Amino acid sequence: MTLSDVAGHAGVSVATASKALNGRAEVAPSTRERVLRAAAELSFQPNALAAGLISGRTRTVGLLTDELGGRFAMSILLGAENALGNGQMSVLLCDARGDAIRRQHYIRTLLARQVDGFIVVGDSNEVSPSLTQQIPVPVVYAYAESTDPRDLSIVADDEGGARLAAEHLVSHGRRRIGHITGPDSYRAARDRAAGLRTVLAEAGLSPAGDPLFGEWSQRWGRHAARLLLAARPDVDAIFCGNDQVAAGVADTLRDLGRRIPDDVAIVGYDNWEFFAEDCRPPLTTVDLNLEQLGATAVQHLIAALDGNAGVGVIRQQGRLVVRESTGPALPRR
Amino acid sequence: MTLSDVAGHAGVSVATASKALNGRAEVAPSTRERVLRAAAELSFQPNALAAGLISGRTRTVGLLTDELGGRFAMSILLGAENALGNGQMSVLLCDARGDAIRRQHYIRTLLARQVDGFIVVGDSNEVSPSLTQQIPVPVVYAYAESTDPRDLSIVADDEGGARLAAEHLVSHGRRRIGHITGPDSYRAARDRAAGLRTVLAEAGLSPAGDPLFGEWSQRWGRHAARLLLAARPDVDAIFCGNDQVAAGVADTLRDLGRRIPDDVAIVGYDNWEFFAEDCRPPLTTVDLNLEQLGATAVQHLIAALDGNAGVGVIRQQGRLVVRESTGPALPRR
DNA sequence: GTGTCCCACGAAAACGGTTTCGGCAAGATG
DNA sequence: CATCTTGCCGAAACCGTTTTCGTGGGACAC
Repeated sequence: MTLSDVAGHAGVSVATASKALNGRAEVAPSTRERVLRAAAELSFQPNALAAGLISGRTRTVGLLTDELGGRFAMSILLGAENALGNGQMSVLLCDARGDAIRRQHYIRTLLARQVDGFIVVGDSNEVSPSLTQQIPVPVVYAYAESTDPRDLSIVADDEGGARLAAEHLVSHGRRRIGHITGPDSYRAARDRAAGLRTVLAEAGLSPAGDPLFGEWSQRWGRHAARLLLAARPDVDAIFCGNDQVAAGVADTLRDLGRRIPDDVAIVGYDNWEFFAEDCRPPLTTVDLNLEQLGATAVQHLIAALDGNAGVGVIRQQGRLVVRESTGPALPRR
Repeated sequence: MTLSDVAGHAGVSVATASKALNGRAEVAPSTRERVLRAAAELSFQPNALAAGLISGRTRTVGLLTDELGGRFAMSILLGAENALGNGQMSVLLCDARGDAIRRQHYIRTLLARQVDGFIVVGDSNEVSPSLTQQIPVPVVYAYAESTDPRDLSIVADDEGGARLAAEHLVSHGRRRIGHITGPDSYRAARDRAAGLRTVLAEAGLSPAGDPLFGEWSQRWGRHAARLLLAARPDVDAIFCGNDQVAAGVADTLRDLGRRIPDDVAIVGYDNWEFFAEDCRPPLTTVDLNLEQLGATAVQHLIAALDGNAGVGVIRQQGRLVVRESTGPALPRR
């Protein structure tokens, strides 16, 4: 099932067969047709390896992740895989599991396989060490920001997403807005808090208490909601750092007899549909657009392969998904 | 950075360099050392493509999935990727998204890339059409059962997992056990119901009502729990078809003032930790061992590559994870 | 009829490795 | 000293494809 078989079957040389199959101009239409027919009859599979070996492009990229099992890598991978497939490229997947030795090993492996480029997927939108010096092919960082500003990083715009959420609450007449979120060791938590703060300042509102930093769990949401309600019983909206926290907050509000959204509106973050849609009531939340982020990373990688490498940090915008937990706008009082 | 560079630098022929780097016997230790040193100095990366091209093994397998975004594919992928990495192999990832045309396209692509074998990952442990005729290399089906009994399929043992759960409840003194689960169009739902039925029959118990088939959601769990409690107020345990349903059931029980596990014990299924651990109380549940399933698939694929192809259906056992929702054994009455 | 041009095609080189095979030298054996 | 064995090494073939370049012939103009 090699090219010479096809050539023999079609009565031409391998050179001609190669040109015919690759759509090059210097071959007569009748001959081309004969070759194509022969290839079809023999169900010939061109050997992409040899092709890549010669032309230098394997049409393969390595995707290096730290925590594939996490919540976010999956969606990015999905978007990237799709975008690559559309560009007739394939993805070699490697999960370093946060282990530097594994990462080194995988970088070597992927380079040995002659990948055309790398996508390094982070797990928390944080700053992460640049690997570019060790890698002689283009690299794009996704959901992570490389320490080296000469690298290209695509990150989620947490601050912008938080502004979407906050503006939604403010425009719906909420005035006393609390914030319950994850650990302040996470940049995502800090950025989201900052986005909220900015919007409140612009609207001339003061936040209902300091942001409550804790952990990214339903349990913390339940606990923190009690704290917040005790300190600020008049709170009329809670912006939560993610959907799990929001689900916990909703639990507590229900337990304490507050109606959602009538008394208190809730906004989550991440649009993790299992939580957001199944929450009581379904959560208004911010979608990170991670699939799009993966696709964007691929686009820029392909551009880099063509010699148009980008530089700096690109922020992928989020998208507000409105469900019932914020309800209609309150009447002006 | 090619082999001839290394050879030149070491003052030997490419042939000798090749043998030295590949650890073949017919090269003097001193020469080998010289070559290795040269390779290190030039930081030579052997070109795995050319190697594969010649020896016929690319040490790459294609992983074809239908629904990568789903709950289950991820874990299987994780286990498979890890097992392949340990065997110095890499995985090319393709997500057909349930589209037959995409699937065909990806099969062609993967074959063109000369993968050594395929792992076809299903999304629901169901029977799924055999692709083996179109694929001239070994294929293993994971979390799906091929229609062709001559293929090798690795599936989750849903009936066995349900037995684990049911035996746990029975041995803890529960006697009136209800079942709320997903659509009966899912084999997983039917198998799990069957496992429960078997155990109850063996223990001489009759089920608390017919299994309630619905959907795999928290919402359905909440609704069905009301139905079940209305029909069988004396129920003392509910085995749920998955953890989302269980979380919904727990919601309703709490709303109706039943204590978990004192009045009613709950067992879930899937060990989806976000739900199971964050539930009130944390859920006893059955872990599908999907990572192990992925690893098992890889093992069998590697065996098939060595000419020891297996046949038939292998059931991957589940594992009971005991948390608080089933509590200690009830005192005998 | 002759000269020119262009087009289709094929021979051959290249790519980066592995593998086969032959040769050479050193040591063992008679 | 002659012969045989053994161990190392390199020349060359090979893999399947692309690409370059040369060639032959047909078409067209004059």
